[in-house]
Amino acid sequence: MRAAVDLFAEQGYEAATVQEIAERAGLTKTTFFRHFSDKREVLFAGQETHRRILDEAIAGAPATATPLELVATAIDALSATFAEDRRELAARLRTVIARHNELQERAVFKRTSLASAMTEALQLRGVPASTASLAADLGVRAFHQAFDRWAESSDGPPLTTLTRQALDELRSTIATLV
Amino acid sequence: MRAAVDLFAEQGYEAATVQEIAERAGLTKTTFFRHFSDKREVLFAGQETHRRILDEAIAGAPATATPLELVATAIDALSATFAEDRRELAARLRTVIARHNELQERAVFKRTSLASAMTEALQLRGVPASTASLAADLGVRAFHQAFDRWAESSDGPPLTTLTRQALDELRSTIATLV
DNA sequence: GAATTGATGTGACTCAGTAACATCACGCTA
DNA sequence: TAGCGTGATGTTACTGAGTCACATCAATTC
Repeated sequence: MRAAVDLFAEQGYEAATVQEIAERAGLTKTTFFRHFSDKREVLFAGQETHRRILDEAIAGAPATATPLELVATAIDALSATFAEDRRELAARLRTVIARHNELQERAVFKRTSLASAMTEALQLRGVPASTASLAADLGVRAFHQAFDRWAESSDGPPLTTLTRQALDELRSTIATLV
Repeated sequence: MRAAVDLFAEQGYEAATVQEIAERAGLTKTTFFRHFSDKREVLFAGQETHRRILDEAIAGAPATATPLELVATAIDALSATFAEDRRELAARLRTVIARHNELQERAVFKRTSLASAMTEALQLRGVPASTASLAADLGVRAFHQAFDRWAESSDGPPLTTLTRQALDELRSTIATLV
């Protein structure tokens, strides 16, 4: 993955071939595709882990929690897995993705998948489908916003702080909307 | 596009080659790619038109409109462009997309693009960025939900009715969330 | 020390997507 | 009417993503 981010940053996404990426990592094209289902996926691996974290956090939350509290717990748990030493890589990743439509497409899709996962988990906790889906979307949106801010500056507050902030902001924005 | 939908429905998305699609339409592969930037795009063309409709509706709404009213106007205008005779094709399209991840990915991306377009248009009307983005998302979500219902049954209410319903439902769901 | 297993390499293949050049149908003008 | 330009299409050849069958190799196990 580091090889890919570097090459994409140097030459652009299209110009870098899978073979080059694999070679820089000391492997071959075939092995690359054994680990990543396609060229873009190398930047987005680990999705199943995120899904599981969200799932478990929601399943394990206190019975009295409201939907938004469940969501807050979930993205809190997810944020906690991003240690400070991943910040720089995250920033480079963000830059590369921002430059290429195909990568943004995958990024958006991954976000949607996370939202679906949360929606399901919320429904298992008895939250009605429409509420669950909206709450999940808000959560993913908050996380994404916070993640961006986190990656942007190398010495700002930790991700968990930003995530909670973002969710609070969203909550108050919503209030002005209705 | 009809050739593509048919072939995808018959053989699945991966199994149908671009050459086959083009041939069924009485053309060649090269010509296909002159009209659609890639294989998936054949199912999603017309996006720029939708974008323009949303833009114009928002720009042309009365000065007193609230953000959600602006959004309602926009998706109303968009819905009005879907005549009843497109219902059946829409339904087949939906089925094909539902069966293939790659197509869902593109679909999600297109939805996000529409949301961005609306967000920009709302900001031009003075709506603050965070509010605009949330409102736009709600609009796209309402439209998508309505579109699904519309395509599902061949003799239900027209799309515009469903769109307005969906947006109303969303609004009340939000209220329960805060 | 042979057998098993999992990860990797090799080579050949299909198909998406690009590019250069040729052709054809058309409307316009001399 | 002949000739010209233009836009859409066809032809051919190419690159690179992604798949597949088969070979290799190292570590583990019995």
